[in-house]
Amino acid sequence: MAKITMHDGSIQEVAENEELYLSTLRHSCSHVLAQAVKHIYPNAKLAIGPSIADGFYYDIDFEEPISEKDLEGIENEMRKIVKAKEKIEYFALPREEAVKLMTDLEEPYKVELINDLPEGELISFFRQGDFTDLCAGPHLQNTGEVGKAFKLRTLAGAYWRGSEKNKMLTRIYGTAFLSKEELQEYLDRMEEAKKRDHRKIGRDLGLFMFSDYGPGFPFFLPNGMVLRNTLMDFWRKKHYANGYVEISTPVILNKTLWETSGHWDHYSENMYTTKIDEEDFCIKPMNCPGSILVYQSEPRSYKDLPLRLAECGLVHRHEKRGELHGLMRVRCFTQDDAHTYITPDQIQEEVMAISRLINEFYQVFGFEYHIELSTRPESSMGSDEDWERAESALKAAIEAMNLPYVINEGDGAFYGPKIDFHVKDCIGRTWQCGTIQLDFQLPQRFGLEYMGADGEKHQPIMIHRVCFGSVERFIGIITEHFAGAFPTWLAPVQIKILPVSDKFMGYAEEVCAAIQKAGLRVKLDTRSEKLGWKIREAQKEKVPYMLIVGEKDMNDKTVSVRSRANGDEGATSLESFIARVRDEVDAVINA
RNA sequence: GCUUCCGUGGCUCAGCUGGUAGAGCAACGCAUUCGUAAUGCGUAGGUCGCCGGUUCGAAUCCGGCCGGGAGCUCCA
Repeated sequence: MAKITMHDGSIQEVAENEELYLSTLRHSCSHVLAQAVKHIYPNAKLAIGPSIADGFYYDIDFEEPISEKDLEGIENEMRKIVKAKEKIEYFALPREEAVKLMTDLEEPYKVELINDLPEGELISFFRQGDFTDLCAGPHLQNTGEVGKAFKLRTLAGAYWRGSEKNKMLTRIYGTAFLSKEELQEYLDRMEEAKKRDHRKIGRDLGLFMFSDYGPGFPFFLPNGMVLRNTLMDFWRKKHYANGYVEISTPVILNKTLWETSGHWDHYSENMYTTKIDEEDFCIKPMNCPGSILVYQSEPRSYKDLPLRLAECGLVHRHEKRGELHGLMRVRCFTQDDAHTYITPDQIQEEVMAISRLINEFYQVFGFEYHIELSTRPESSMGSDEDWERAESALKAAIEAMNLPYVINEGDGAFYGPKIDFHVKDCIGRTWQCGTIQLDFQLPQRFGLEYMGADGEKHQPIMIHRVCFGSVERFIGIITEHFAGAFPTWLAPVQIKILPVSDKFMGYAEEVCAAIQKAGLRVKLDTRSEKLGWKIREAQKEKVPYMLIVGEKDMNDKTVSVRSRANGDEGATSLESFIARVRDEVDAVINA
């Protein structure tokens, strides 16, 4: 057991394997960091330094810019402080004295923090040697307990109190563990994540590229296109089977449409515009107005509802340069969108049907996921009653399905509340993909209506929803999830034929033709390389199956299978191999 | 957009304090005809992101722009 000092100065015993102990260690580490910084840069102004998921950081306002090279010096100073085993002491002061202390120490950010703390309570501080910091703890008993397994990792900018309007401070990130082994394990994991980076795999496997002529605008290469089309074929099949019809609407439409929809008021900063014959047009950032025009193209009856209009539409959004990131954040992407038009009493059933469809999608990729419900944001349109109605309808649907969820207050779209689906990839990161958004506003703005059974006109409710979210981003996510080793049904090349030598090229060609005829994606390695080399390359290309054909195979009319997963599997007849792979693929796409 | 770092042949990188560029892999050619993760030899390939400045001279120093990375903010 180890001792830690809590917010009120009390001492608590915790086991060293407890989460609380590790986070306390990291927190104390951030103070050692701050102390080291003050030793080297006495005029640096401290902001805040919490512990985080995998380490700690401290936001500091430096007079002179510092660079990553300076981290080494700071880290050395930290090690001195740890070695000194300074006692970490708790004390608390009334507000006025707390403000005076931090004013005397010339820490303006700390003064601001104190002034924002609730009235009446004593303000807690921790002191270690020559360093005193405003802090809620908890902390270790002395700086020696921080140990040796910490490392400063990187330098970054961060806004004071997280607001773009405030000054940017320098954030120093570090990570700390209980043992050097765990630290090394962590660093290795980081290295592994880097290897999975979809930008690297995308280039290595020829999936996609970017050009300086269009930052943030992705190009799909032949292999990436196979992946993408396979994904979309699957998507279409599922949607057609679930009562969706598909439409396609223009990328450029008159600005007045976007004024009616409200996008111009709420979203124009992100919209690309163009002039045609002196009139203003917008490049669509969303598909909904187009869908609405299709809805309006003919009179609708309650018998037509739910009307499910799907559109894999290419949208363009002007994202700020620094926000671009491979396929994960781009300036033009395809939403696997659908807008369903329903009567008010169909909300729950339709939301549940969509949730089931989304669930089906994620299971295919082996994604776990969780749900978040987002409520009315500050900048939004519509009446309180409509929002109230929409939010409770979504809640009712989630609860009826018994799905656990968390609520994000004020995180909804400007036209309505939403449910977001966050998938978890195989190294534990989560990504928002699917979303279901209820919308009373657009039907009202566009005056949508349907003829009810009562012979009266009624206003439909609109649901915006996606399964993949952005097709581009989803491809990025699955690329990292599978580390480029896509399951057979998705792999750009499913089978690669490797002749042992040129002498067997004729037979290899026969095998290749037969596989192609069976509708599988096959490639023949025609180079005069040694077998080991061909295998090495095919393995690097992450091809699920390699077929080695040599003299034995030619004589026996067999193929020698080497799978990505199991290695050498021995010889088998061509027919049975084809049947096996066909079954494997069909199991997914015909499910 | 903000902070910071970076930009050398297709890829990964070397090039110290300024004297007009190198390596490995890939590519191409020749030889090799090979049974489960690297056969040998050879050839070609770069106005060192772009523009301007300092200098007798710049990949190297300075400024601007473009592009990229890590964060922040924003977000699918």
